[in-house]
Amino acid sequence: MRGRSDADAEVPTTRMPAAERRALILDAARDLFGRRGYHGTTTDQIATAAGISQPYVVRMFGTKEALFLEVFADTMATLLDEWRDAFASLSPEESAAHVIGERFFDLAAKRGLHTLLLQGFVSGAEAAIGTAARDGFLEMYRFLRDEAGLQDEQIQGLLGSGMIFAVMLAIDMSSLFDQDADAAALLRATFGTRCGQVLEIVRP
Amino acid sequence: MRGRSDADAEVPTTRMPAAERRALILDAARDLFGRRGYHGTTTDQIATAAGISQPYVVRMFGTKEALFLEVFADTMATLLDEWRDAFASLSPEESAAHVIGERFFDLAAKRGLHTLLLQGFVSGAEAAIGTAARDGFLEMYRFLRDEAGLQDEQIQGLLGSGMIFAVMLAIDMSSLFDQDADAAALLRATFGTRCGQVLEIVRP
DNA sequence: GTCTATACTAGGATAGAC
DNA sequence: GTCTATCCTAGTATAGAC
Repeated sequence: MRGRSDADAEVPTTRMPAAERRALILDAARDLFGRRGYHGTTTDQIATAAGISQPYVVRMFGTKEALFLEVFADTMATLLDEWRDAFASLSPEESAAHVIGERFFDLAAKRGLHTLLLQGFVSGAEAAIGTAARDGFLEMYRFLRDEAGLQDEQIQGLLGSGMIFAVMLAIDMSSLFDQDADAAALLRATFGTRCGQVLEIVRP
Repeated sequence: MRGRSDADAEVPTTRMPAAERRALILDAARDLFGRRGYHGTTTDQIATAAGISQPYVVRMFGTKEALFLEVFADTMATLLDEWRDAFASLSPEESAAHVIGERFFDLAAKRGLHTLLLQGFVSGAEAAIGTAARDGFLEMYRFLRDEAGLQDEQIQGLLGSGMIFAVMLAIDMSSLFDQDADAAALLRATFGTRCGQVLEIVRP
């Protein structure tokens, strides 16, 4: 036993380096913004999730909007990194479109990624977010077209199933999986062979 | 000339039958909710757009949520009606999937339809909206599968391009059409042969 | 690095008049 | 059928202490 009582062990408010705290906030923010959207999420919810006080969140990022923009940029960067990685480690007998699509689904493990991007897209009415959303979408498009060398049809297919995937997560269709046969069929069609895995990740 | 001064002509606050006013509010709400989302839209903005006072909006629908739910149900019903109509008037040499897809794009004329539905989908964290969103999505799926007799692949294709379409509207990608060649290419790929038409509708 | 206290505004909803 | 006045809560942001 050291000098402090063991109650200290789980005291939530621990001091930590700014960078680490920042990452914690960004994580919480991605999850919450992803679920409730930009306007539907409060800085206080994020603060609580990150284990700090509301003013400190604002202090670190300036404004809620700035925080959202950082989360969005961050998340888009993660997606593109993953895609680049998937494409780079492509074996000759695999199709680029397929591998990129699979990697997109795998990212369900990164909670909130898909829905956060979607929330960014539908918050385009906020001027700054709109700009980021258009830029981000164009980045995805350019990657698929120029770096991965896909045809427009493949791109549409990829983006399309990605969007459906994100919407399924956003509306929590998985919650109906074993109560509604149509929902199950739809989920199987959307998630494909990955259905089992995705359900496990999504329904804790 | 009748008894009243001609200034009356454009007085915004005219008495009108409840049903008519209701329709006016629903229209304004669809447009605004579609652009700014459920949380991002105020009952006051809707009231102003509909030419009445904020309390009266609440009076008519009870709560903002009830209003949103009504708009969502309404909009989903419109879509399904249009799809049924398109499918019913299908000529033998046309593909059902194609005609249904085209009808979906044509609905751009009904301002806010696509984005409103999308906003409903991403607001699934609100319990009541989530339920409506899942139900609505399943209705679409059942129509396409059971009534229109489409295969899962066709359904995914249709829903996918529909989602991309909606996202393009939500992020206002059209605003970059003649400033950014990539944006233009992306829009052409998304809107297909309808590109010109859609742009005219979307950019006033 | 992080908190408490607090200022201030926005926004949904209610009461009651006309 | 529609308004004005108003209540009340929630939520972002700031000031300043520790």
